[in-house]
Amino acid sequence: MRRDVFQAIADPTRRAIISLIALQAMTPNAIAEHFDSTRQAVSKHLRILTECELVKQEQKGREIYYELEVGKMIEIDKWLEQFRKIWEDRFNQLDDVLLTLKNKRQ
Amino acid sequence: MRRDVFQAIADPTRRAIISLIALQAMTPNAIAEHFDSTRQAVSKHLRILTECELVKQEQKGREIYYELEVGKMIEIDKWLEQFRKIWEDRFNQLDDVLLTLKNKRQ
DNA sequence: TATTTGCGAAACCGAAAGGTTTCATATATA
DNA sequence: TATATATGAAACCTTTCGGTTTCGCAAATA
Repeated sequence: MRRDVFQAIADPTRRAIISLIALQAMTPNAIAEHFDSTRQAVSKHLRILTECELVKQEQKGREIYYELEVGKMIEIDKWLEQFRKIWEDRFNQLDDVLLTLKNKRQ
Repeated sequence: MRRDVFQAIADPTRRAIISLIALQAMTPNAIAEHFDSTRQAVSKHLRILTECELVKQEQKGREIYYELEVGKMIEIDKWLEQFRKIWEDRFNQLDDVLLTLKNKRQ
């Protein structure tokens, strides 16, 4: 069973859960109220999010609060890094072109 | 059939393809040489990437060069924005704590 | 203590994913 | 023109996904 951050954020419900608990830790029941699907379905999503460490649990009596591990999101950011370079290079190249044009004009 | 950037980058092979053609546009055959699976499998991935506009085609005779639409990656970056705020706030809070400690010491 | 509440786990189901093999088609090339 | 090459599409198969219903268990509460 593959279980990484990219697969975790592929599902729109899971992305919504992530955004939701980013604001404050919540119990499965509280989270489920925001969606059409059952608590158990949400529970499954939470299991997946937990497995790839995007979320951590905090037990309080019989309630379990799920909290976002925001640091884990950096993994996605890291992967984007390689492309960020490209799209910045693209701007730099544009700058070069503009500069060349300017110099030629002189 | 859901087809968005997040679903597209969920598959590790697709991520590898993206990284590969980020360097230079390539034909399906050339891409497939980098993987164990068949050309047809790669072709399917390319179709998915094309559908969500992460990739564009450029026909040259009977060859088709696939090129990364690097700008589309910004969508992921945008989604990350909300969390970037949180993890920066966290650093700021840490700064506040350190500042308070420093002031108390004086 | 009996009952309610909050939760995860298991069994099940239809749909989608990712792969392969086979085929059709268009463009090079001998 | 006949053949080789580059490619996408279709049919098919197995595994995974996302959901539900049913169940069991522990903690709160009447």
